Amino acid sequence: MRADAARNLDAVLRTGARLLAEDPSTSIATIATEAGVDRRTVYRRFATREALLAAVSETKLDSSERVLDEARLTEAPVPVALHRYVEGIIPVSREWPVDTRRMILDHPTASVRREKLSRRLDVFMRRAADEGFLRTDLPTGWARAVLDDLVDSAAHRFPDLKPPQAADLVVDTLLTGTGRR
Amino acid sequence: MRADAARNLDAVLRTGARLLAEDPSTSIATIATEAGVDRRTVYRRFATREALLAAVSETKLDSSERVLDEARLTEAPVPVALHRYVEGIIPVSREWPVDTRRMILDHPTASVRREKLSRRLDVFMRRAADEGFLRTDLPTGWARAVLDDLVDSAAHRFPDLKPPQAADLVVDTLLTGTGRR
DNA sequence: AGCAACTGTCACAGCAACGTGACAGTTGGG
DNA sequence: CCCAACTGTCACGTTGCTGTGACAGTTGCT
Repeated sequence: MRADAARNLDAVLRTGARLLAEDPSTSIATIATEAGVDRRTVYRRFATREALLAAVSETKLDSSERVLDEARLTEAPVPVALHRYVEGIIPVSREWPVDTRRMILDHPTASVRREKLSRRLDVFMRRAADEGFLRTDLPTGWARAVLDDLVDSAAHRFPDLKPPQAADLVVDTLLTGTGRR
Repeated sequence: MRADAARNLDAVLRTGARLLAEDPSTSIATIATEAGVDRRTVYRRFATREALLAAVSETKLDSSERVLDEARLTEAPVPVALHRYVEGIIPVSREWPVDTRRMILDHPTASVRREKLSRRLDVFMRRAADEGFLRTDLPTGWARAVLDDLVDSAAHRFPDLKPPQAADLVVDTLLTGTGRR
């Protein structure tokens, strides 16, 4: 692929992610224009609208997978892995603000990838519980749900927080809450 | 308004809220069919698609307002008001799962109502902080964001939790987190 | 410099949803 | 029971988005 083509492709994917996050029904034409590219160029790369959505999702999944790998969720000590995961996933969530769940409802391979990532986090949270870092009197999956929420809030409702500070905040809140003791 | 008309209107609003939450671009025809009503009937009540979205939002705002009133956020003791708010807002969030923020982006009056509700909660959270129930070393608005997230998760990711139990869980998590101490 | 890759543009057909008009038929409530 | 309110249906024009064909022009790369 030629350099300019790669640049355009990247612009389309990023712009698409941004606009589709704001409005999931954004037209291809709008995305193309905003990306500084003709509508036709998008269609040359992506046969259909679905293909574009899938490509955006897959790109986000690529980044997410890398973060999970580098966090070493199964080997590193729980607090270290947790902190590293959050610090890594927050920029990903900001660069690719789309909800991959809705985006690829009927796209088998991408959905499977998404599921696998989710499972890895579930396993990690179970390990955290087993090793005594989490309360055991809460519903299964609750801590995981809270983690997802905190990451999302830190990423998008507090866009000025740098990833390391955001990670501190998320981990601290997850473990000890926001109440004064 | 005749009784059957009221029933139909209610069905359209509720069905609309449900389908639009799943897919914000659901067509009027789909909503009508699913509500057991002809497409034309919807158009008789709502001049435009926007009007329907606005009506759904306003209905949700009505319920939310009632919950805020009954929680007595400015008078009742903080823990009582907080618990009562969460217990009341969870059924509302389940019955009207739409995101009013996205739904009424350019609808002045509804947006203003939404803002006012949000402010009331902000004020309450500030009181909670002033009275020593919340940590003061966290970014402004963080506890509020966490509260919103927890309510949302309890309402939709744990649909089997009864409102009182959900409220216990949310308040407990908000104040003391999910970590073992 | 020159080839291959890439892009912009005019044009077109198809489709799905929106919103409206008119009218006959049904249903609720006094 | 009967009027008024309400609904379903056939039909229609409009709009905006999707996806494609062909072709001339530009740009990266060797």
